[in-house]
Amino acid sequence: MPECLQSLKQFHFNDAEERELAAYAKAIGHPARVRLIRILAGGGCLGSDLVGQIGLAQSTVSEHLRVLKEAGLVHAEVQHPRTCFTLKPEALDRLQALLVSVRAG
Amino acid sequence: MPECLQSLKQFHFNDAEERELAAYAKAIGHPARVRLIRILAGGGCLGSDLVGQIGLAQSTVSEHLRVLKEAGLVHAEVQHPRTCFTLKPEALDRLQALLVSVRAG
DNA sequence: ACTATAAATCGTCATTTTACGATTAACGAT
DNA sequence: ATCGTTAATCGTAAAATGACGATTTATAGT
Repeated sequence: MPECLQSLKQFHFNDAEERELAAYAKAIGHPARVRLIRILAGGGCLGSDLVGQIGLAQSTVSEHLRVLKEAGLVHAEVQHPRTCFTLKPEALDRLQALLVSVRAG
Repeated sequence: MPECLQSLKQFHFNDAEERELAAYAKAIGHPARVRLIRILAGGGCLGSDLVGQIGLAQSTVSEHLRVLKEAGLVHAEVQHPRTCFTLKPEALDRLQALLVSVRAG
C-alpha cells in the first residue's frame, strides 16, 4: 500500500540538469553503444578495430560513435587516415552524479 | 596523445547485461521521464497530479509512464479510477551497478 | 441504472532513429 | 601524381518515438 499523498510540494525543477541527464542516458540507450563504451573503457581504440568487434557495418558504427561524441562521452583524435577513440571518464562521472541527484532531489 | 594500442584482447561481452543497461538508459533518455522519476523520488503520486506537474497531455504522460513501467523503473497500483505510481529504487540501484561495471569491465 | 472521474488505449501524424551500401575526403607512402 | 587505407558523409528505407485529441474502460457514488 504505497501512500500517494505526496504533499503537492513545489518542486524546484532543474531543467538544464534534467535535460543533461536525459541526453547522456539517451546516448547510452542502445546496446551497440553500450558495447562501444565497454570496449573503450579498456583503453583507446581505432575505429577499424571497433568495427571488427561490434559486427555492424562501418557506416553504422561510425554513426554510433558520432552519437557518443556528440553526447560528450567519447573523444576522437584524428591521425589520418586513422582515428583514435577514447572514453571521457569525466562524462561518466557526471552521469553517475546526475543519477544520484535525481534520486535525492 | 592517447595510445590506441589496446591489445586486441578478447572481450567477454555480456550481451544480457549490455542490453539491460541500454534498456534502462533508453527509458530514462527523455526529459519528461527524468522529471517523472524526479517527482516520484519524493514519494508515490497519482497520475492526475503527475499530468499537472509535467505540462503535457494526459495521454502523453500516460505513455511516458508506460515506458517507465515497461523498463521496470516504476510501479503502478490501480485503485480505480485512480492509479498510484511509485518508483522502484532497486531498479535504479541496478542501473547504477551496471554503470559501474561497464566501466570496470 | 446512471453519473462522474481517472487512466489507458486508439488513431493519426511528424520526426527521429537505425541500418545499410556507395561515395567522398584526407592523408601517407610509393 | 597515384594508390591505399580509414573514417565520415550521403542517400535511402524501415521502424520506432513522441505528441495530440478522441474514445474507451473501469470503478465508486448517488
